[in-house]
Amino acid sequence: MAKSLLVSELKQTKPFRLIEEEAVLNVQRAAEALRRPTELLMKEHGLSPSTYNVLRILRGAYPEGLPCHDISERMVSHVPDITRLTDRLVSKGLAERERSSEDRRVVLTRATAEGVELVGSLDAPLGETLKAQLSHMTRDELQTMIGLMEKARAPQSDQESAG
Amino acid sequence: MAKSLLVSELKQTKPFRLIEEEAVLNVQRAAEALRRPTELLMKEHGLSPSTYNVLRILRGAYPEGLPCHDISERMVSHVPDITRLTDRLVSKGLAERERSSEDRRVVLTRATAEGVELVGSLDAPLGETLKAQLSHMTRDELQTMIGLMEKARAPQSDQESAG
DNA sequence: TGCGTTTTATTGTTGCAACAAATATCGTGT
DNA sequence: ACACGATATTTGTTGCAACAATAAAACGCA
Repeated sequence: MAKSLLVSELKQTKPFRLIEEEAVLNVQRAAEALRRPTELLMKEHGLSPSTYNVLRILRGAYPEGLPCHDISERMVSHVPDITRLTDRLVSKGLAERERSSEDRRVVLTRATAEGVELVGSLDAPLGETLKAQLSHMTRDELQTMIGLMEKARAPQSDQESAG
Repeated sequence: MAKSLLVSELKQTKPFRLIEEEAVLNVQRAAEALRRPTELLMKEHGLSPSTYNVLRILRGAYPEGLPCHDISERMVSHVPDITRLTDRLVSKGLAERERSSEDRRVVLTRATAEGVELVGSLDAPLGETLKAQLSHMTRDELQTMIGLMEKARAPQSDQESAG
């Protein structure tokens, strides 16, 4: 078996003692590498990965709005501070807020037409970026990758109760 | 084929249009899930993932020190600001700095005995955490996972030149 | 020796993320 | 109506990350 890529990249003199460690670090590195190009694309349009994610979620509900809690649930990366995230969208005119009349505790955040348009204009370039990024991998490989990633994170809830 | 886990988790009503997107998001989510337990462990000892990573790199060179640039190269996640990262270690007494006599531009950062001891004390619990976290996966699956992650990030350099 | 270029590290600034505490509203039972 | 606990959001604070600008030293070369 060839020497692991990570071991060379990190200039380690010895292989990993635990394959689990090598696996986790590889996922971290891949996540970072895969995130970068998308992040740059978003940045060109004044969005961070988180704000883009929120805006996209809001498009899904458009023209209705969503409470903070629902937005939080749908985020790819869990962030506990939806208020300030949507603040930034509101200040850019990409979203607007309104207190619900049924339950005055909840605040509905709704994309503006401008917000929907912006996120729409990113669909195509984002798709191109993603496809180009993984163009060297077969459909089977991607499918396997997805399956393994799902499995890797699936039992996290067990972890909690065992701690 | 069963409905994708991510689609349910994100409460999406439609499947992903691009398998590449589903793959990238799954890697992001897995990375986050896998990072969490380790992060908590480090935090209990006053370390962030980054400062732990630096300390571990310094242990690899112990009792010698390393220049910032070398530390940066060996980091799992690339951070451009080694100075303030090592600052925190120095202020905790886990590392110390000294200007090189050969090249007075470079600053060697070296772990202290205390630093080496701390990182050593984390080896066992970290290993246990990692093993428990992935205990439901076979060695073959982990090996496949490693291979796919390496492949997924390998051609990132092509991306750059094509941009 | 002196000049310009490159390398190495540090600092300034800004913005974001994490966590905890506080505020407002709702539903329920009395 | 009132008190209580639960829920939804906001705010305060602290620390970290990203990026650009600066400073210091080395190197090459006339």
